[in-house]
Amino acid sequence: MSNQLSALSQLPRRGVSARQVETVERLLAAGEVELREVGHEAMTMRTVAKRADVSPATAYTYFASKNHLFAELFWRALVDNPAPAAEDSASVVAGVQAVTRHLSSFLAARPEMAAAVTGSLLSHDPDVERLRLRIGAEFVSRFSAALGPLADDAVVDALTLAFSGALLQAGMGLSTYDDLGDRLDVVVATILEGRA
Amino acid sequence: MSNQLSALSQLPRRGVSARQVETVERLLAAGEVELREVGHEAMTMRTVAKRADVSPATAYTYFASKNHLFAELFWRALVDNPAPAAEDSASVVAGVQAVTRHLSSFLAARPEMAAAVTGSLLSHDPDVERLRLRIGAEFVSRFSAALGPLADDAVVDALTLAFSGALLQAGMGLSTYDDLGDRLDVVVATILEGRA
DNA sequence: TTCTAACTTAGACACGTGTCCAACCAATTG
DNA sequence: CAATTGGTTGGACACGTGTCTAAGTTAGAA
Repeated sequence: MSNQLSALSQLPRRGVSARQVETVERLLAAGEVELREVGHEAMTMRTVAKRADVSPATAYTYFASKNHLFAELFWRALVDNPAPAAEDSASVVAGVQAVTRHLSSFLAARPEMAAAVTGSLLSHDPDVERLRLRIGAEFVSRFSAALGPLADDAVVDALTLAFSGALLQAGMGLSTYDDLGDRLDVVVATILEGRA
Repeated sequence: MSNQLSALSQLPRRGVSARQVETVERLLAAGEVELREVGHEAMTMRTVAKRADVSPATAYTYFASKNHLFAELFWRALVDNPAPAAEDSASVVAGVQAVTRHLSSFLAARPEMAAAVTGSLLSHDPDVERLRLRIGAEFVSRFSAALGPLADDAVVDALTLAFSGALLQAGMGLSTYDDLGDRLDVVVATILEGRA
């Protein structure tokens, strides 16, 4: 597990040929479709490779594991969907809620991917590790930005934990991804109460 | 996956012979040891069965999956470690913190089991499902009890999500299980601020 | 056009999960 | 003591993961 190049994701990368980029792109696209169509339970690396018209061996050249592929897919989707601008919100609370709402509907729009990544982030693969850190940092940064000068460590931490918890609970099926928005609105208000 | 008796865990159960109980107990004990000694990555159902002096086939008679075994193990450990009595705390905040501290050290005392269960709770096995609901309810009930009359839905929800998030983050390795106690103290205080 | 370095591939492998079933004990029960 | 019932077992099976290697391909350089 994990030793190939696989430093994708900061893709303009020395030593990666156009052909390789093409291959990786095809794999990612295939993974996304597969995830949507058959779900992460049924999807296999072999299926993805086939859909991308690539051999399984090649797929494993670029992705150290299924979890790595999931994480990469999620990371890309996440950066493709940046948070709404903080200035557009009437209050700090509303701004943070805009972030959680945005993330919630982001997840709700791709429940299979969300479920897949939640599990995969628990993997101890070094390739997953890197992405996990980036993803975590991205959440923190969105909350910090929305909080602006109010971005107290404790508050950011509380929000991050609550959001992680929401992700976990939805992954477990205790909440639907669609319910996350409303639920987090209340939680955000509760956490920020008397502060904004 | 999943169709056997396996309604363990409410064990005084009609139709389960003493011999079966003995078998299950041995499997659970073996699972606990195995988890502690080799970790959930390396542990296999076969190893557990061997350690319990039972055939793999028998192990699968009582546990529908590895995840089911993990969940059952965690559930039992959890109920064996009830929350500290609410009356022993000076304030509501302190009471809730006592609960999170207690849970944190509970997890820290068995990090491998904690990591294992976090992953396994994401499984869609019906056998896991039941345990997941029970475990979730147990957390909620501990927080509600500590909050007493202050047990507002939003607050309980915020606490539960934050705790789930802590579990997830520790499972990911973003936090150590040992850090959870301190981290949650701050988060609890933040959530309850101006309320207690 | 031919050489060469980079990329891809088939296919086999070791290993874990979870399923199945016929054979096989072991304790009752008659 | 002999049936019968209920629990256990070996062993094979289908399937997925991830690894490896020797043999293709493909482009671009000479």
